[in-house]
Amino acid sequence: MSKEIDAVEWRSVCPMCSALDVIGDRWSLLIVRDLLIHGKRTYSDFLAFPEKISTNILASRLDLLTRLKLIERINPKGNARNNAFQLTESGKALRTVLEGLGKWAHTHLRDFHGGIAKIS
Amino acid sequence: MSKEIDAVEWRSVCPMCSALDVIGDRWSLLIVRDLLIHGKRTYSDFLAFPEKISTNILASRLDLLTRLKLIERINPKGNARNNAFQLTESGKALRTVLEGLGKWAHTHLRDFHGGIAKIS
DNA sequence: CCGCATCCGTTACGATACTG
DNA sequence: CAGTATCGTAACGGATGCGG
Repeated sequence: MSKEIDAVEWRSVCPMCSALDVIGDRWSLLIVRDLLIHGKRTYSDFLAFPEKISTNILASRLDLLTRLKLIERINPKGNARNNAFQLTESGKALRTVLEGLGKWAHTHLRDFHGGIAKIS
Repeated sequence: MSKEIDAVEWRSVCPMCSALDVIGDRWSLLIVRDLLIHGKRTYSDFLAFPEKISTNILASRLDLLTRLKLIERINPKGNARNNAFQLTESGKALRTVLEGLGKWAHTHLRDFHGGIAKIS
């Protein structure tokens, strides 16, 4: 049976809010982060996150990010096995935002976080 | 009975991930957005969001953001009534991130969003 | 094995009613 | 006005199954 996942529901016309409608969750940007660092990643690469994403969440995020064209399969027609994902131009455009977030956390979350690491 | 809200649970030592542990949800950054624009806002100002945040979510976010020192009450010892919030330095430091997010959405989410508006 | 989908218990969210 | 209590719903998270 074909999976039918609903479209994103936009809460308002504010672009910032629309960004949060899409990537305002705890996992989507971590997937983008990994792709920014490594260029391409497979399903099992993502599963090896130190943050331990579960399989159903990963699958749904990959699907959503694909439909929004932030990521894409490297070999769209190929077999799913060992097929990797990479960022589209839209996904790559998140680099400065992600870097800004990381720097912000590194500077301003220090006092609340015992073992915060260097910026990766 | 006194409200006891747990601390943030940090998934990893990655700063970017820690940022998402804190503001990786659909509402926190919208509160920051409003404070960046208006300087200070009351509880009812936030409730007037076009995105329609509900009262319990708003209260819990304001509490969390306060404990993380991203926002603070203007008159900490005063009565709650008509008491407004403003950003701390940590909160203000999110401006560039927020602006980046807005620009990104405006550019890359156009095709998926019927009525996306100008950058506010 | 790898890439998911499914089941299921738990947690977060969201709408609404209510209190000081 | 500024929250809190309640409760139904949706999302999450872990375990497991299953096709290729």
